[in-house]
Amino acid sequence: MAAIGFCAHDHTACVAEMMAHAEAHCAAEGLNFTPVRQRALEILLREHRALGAYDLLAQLAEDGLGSQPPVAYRALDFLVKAGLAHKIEALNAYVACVHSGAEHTPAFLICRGCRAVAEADTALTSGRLGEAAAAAGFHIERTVVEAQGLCPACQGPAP
Amino acid sequence: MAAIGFCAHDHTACVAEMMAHAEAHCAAEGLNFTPVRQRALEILLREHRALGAYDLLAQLAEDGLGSQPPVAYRALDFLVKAGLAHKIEALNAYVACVHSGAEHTPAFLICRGCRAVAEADTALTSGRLGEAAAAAGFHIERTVVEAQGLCPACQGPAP
DNA sequence: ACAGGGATGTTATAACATATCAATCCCGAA
DNA sequence: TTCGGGATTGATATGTTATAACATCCCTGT
Ligand SMILES: [Zn+2]
Ligand SMILES: [Zn+2]
Ligand SMILES: [Zn+2]
Ligand SMILES: [Zn+2]
Repeated sequence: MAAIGFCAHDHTACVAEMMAHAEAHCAAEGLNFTPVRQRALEILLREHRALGAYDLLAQLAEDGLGSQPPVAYRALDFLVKAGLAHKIEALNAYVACVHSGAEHTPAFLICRGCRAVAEADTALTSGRLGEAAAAAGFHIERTVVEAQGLCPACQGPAP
Repeated sequence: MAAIGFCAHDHTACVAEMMAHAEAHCAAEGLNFTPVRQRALEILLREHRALGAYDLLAQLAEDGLGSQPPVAYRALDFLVKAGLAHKIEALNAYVACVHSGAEHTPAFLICRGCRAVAEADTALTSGRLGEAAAAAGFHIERTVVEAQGLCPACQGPAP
């Protein structure tokens, strides 16, 4: 399981690889991976952290790529629908996906200190909850699994 | 597992019982279960549905119990901290707890049709995710597990 | 009476998100 | 070429959710 975001890694390569995957994915799906959308994904990828829509917007604005909220929300909407990013409901914030467009139902470990986000998969978790849902006749379409706490880096310094 | 909220039940008794439990719980814990807080819980209990803070506020206002946002948020804050209600992060809304103050980590089944909410327990789910967290050195403090979909009642009528 | 704490009243504002319409661009059909 | 439709972006305004800050009230112990 990937604890990317908490582990040190060659992040420049990490970003480049993710961007390449994203580009390929969009090409394959016939999606229009425009400059604003590319930049938005780059910004999210740059940090393995949850970014608010307005944080993203501020960074886009620095590049002259829009300054009104809809710009950010439209880009995020595209990325989320394309499976290139996820919304962290508990923070009303967004994070780049580390599984490059593959179909999956993510689970997150979210640090309340630095907002770093690690993405795992919920197959089993969702199966568990799935039993309960089936018993109730409930049809699950989407699951949100978010664990909040402290990452290794934030456990030492700040008590 | 309780699929209360999706099953028919004697709801008047259900509310009365929950209110009694809440009162007892607050008394035992030395918590100040004031009229506004009682009314807020009653309003949440009346429906086994997620209510927005401003929906709650509107209903409180009808009873002359406050008309500014902080009134609702303070009541909700109290109820959540006391374990008498939960926040549904995926909806930015709130629901009464059906486990009357007992220590627990809830998981929810949320209908996108009628916003009905069923509350289950997540012990195993959390254990699963717990392994991943442990492997990453992540310390979990709180988990959000929310499955969205359609409840039995909303599956028939609306295709 | 007085101080301190908890609860509430009130005003203002921050933070997150969407509706709506105009302008632009691209591409294929006529 | 010219036209029209679809997708994207620009811009304005507004809606929704949440909190900061400070005043007031009430109770309680000294
Ligand atoms: Zn990286
Ligand atoms: Zn951290
Ligand atoms: Zn009931
Ligand atoms: Zn329903």
